[in-house]
Amino acid sequence: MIDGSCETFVSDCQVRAAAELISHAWDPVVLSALRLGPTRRRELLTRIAGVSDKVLTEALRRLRARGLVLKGGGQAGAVYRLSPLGESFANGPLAQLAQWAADNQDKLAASSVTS
Amino acid sequence: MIDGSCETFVSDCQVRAAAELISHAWDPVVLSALRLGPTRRRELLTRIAGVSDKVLTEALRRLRARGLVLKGGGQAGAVYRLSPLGESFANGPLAQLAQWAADNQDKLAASSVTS
DNA sequence: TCGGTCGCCTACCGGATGGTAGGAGCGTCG
DNA sequence: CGACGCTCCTACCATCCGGTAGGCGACCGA
Repeated sequence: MIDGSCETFVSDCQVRAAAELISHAWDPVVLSALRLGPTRRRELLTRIAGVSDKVLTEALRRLRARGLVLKGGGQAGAVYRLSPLGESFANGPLAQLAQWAADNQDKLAASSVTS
Repeated sequence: MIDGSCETFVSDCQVRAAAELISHAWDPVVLSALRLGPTRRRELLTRIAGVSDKVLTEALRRLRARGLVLKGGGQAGAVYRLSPLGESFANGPLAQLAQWAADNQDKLAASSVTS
């Protein structure tokens, strides 16, 4: 990913921008967890199985930097919630992506790579 | 990402499965490039700006292993094209993701992270 | 006041990912 | 036949991501 050159073909730039939104594997999981409503950080740690303290912190930082997640409360009772932008992403493309994965998960593992 | 435990909340598993589909940043770009029709490997290298030989090979291998991309031709004139599964992914969730990124790209970079 | 919990940060390490360079095998064209 | 192009593989290396461990300050209930 050298630069943002988009002269190659239509929508290349959009695809790359979209890819960057979710290239960090934990970000969509965190976003999905936040769809249930404003959540305290501690609650996220238990709700998202297998996530570590550091990874959650970094995911939240990234999502906040992109304006997808808002933070309320100070040091003690920090509460995270989706911004309007984050909601439109989580309920739109992300939900459809998850839906597609759910509908086609049986066809994915099959792979045979004949040739 | 320790294992596939899905007991935490609804659609967690789907979100993670979807995340794995696109966690490799180049895969969606390659898929998007293949939406234009069957393409020779050499053509992909020039069409996708900034991709290296090795990365394209690995992306194509992953996509083939998941059944999203099919390969025609042998050593010399290899031609890659989307499988029906790959088409349904590229024209569905992936296209919507790119569309969302295009619609909201002006709101994304703004970030301020006040608190 | 004193633990205990919580948010957040740092340092380190192993594995994965991506870039570069070089080469082997195969086909095509002069 | 010989040169060239294309596919694909193998190193090697830089960088990044995620996991673990430990620590600091803030808050809260006893």
